[in-house]
Amino acid sequence: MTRTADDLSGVFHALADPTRRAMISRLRQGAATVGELAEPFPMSRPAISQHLKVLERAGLIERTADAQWRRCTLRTEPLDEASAWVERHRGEWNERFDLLEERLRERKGQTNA
Amino acid sequence: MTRTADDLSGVFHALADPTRRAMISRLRQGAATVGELAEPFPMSRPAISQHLKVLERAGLIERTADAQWRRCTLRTEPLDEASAWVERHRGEWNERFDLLEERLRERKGQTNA
DNA sequence: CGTATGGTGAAGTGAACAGTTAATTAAGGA
DNA sequence: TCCTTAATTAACTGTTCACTTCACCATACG
Repeated sequence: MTRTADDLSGVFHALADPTRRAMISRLRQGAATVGELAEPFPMSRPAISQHLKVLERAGLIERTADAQWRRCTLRTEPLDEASAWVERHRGEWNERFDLLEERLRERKGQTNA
Repeated sequence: MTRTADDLSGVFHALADPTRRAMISRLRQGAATVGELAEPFPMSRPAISQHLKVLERAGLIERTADAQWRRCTLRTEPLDEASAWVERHRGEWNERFDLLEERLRERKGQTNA
C-alpha cells in the first residue's frame, strides 16, 4: 500500500474536509477504532469509512485489524511533505531552494508545482 | 471581498490542484497578469479564470485591474494559517498548545477541527 | 468609427465527491 | 447454533469540480 509518495494533491484534498481534519486532530492524541472516530459525527458509518479511505489513500493513516476492530493510527510523513510545500511558498524563503527544486523537477520531468 | 478568514477548507481545497499550486509557485517570484499565468498550461482561458477565482476565494491572490490587464499578486496569510494547522498536527508539538486551541474553539463555538 | 487584445460570464458535460440505505463479511459471546 | 457488534462493500442520489465552447465586456489603437 505504498501510496504514490509524491501526491501532494491527495494530501491537500484529504485536509480540505473538516470531518477529516477533525479525525486527524483526534488521532494526534492516540490511535482509535473506527467507532471511536465516528462518535463525534452525525453521519452514517459508511460515510466515516469513506473518509478514512481518503485519509488512508493520502497516507495519513494506517489501519490494522484487531479482531473485529480496525485500529487507526496517524502517519505524519504526508503532513511533513505538505508542510514543506507550504513553508517554501510563504514568507521570504531562500531563493536558492527554489532553484534547486526546479532542477529536481526538471530531472523528474513532472509538474509537481 | 474579505474572505471568511477561518476557512481552512477553502485554502486546502485550493492547494489540492496541481495547476493552482503551479500558479502559486509562479506568483512567488512576482506578480503576473492572467495571460502570463495561463501561458504554461494547455487549457482554455476561462478554465484559468476559474482557477484564479478559487485562489481568490481562498484569499491566496488579489486581482487589481490595470487597463485591460488583471495583475495577480500572491497573499501568503492563508498559507500561514494552513501551515499553522499542519505544523501543529505533525511531530510531537506542545500539548498545551492543543489545549489553548480547544479553549479558543469553544469560545467561538465553531468546529474548525 | 471598427477591430484587435485581455479577460470574464454563462451554460453545458462528464467525472469525482459526500452522503444515504441495504446487504455483507468477520469475530465474539450466549 | 444463533445473535450481536464492528466495519466494509455495493448501489444509488444530489452536489461540486474541472474543464469545454460561445458570447460578452472593456480598453487600446488604426
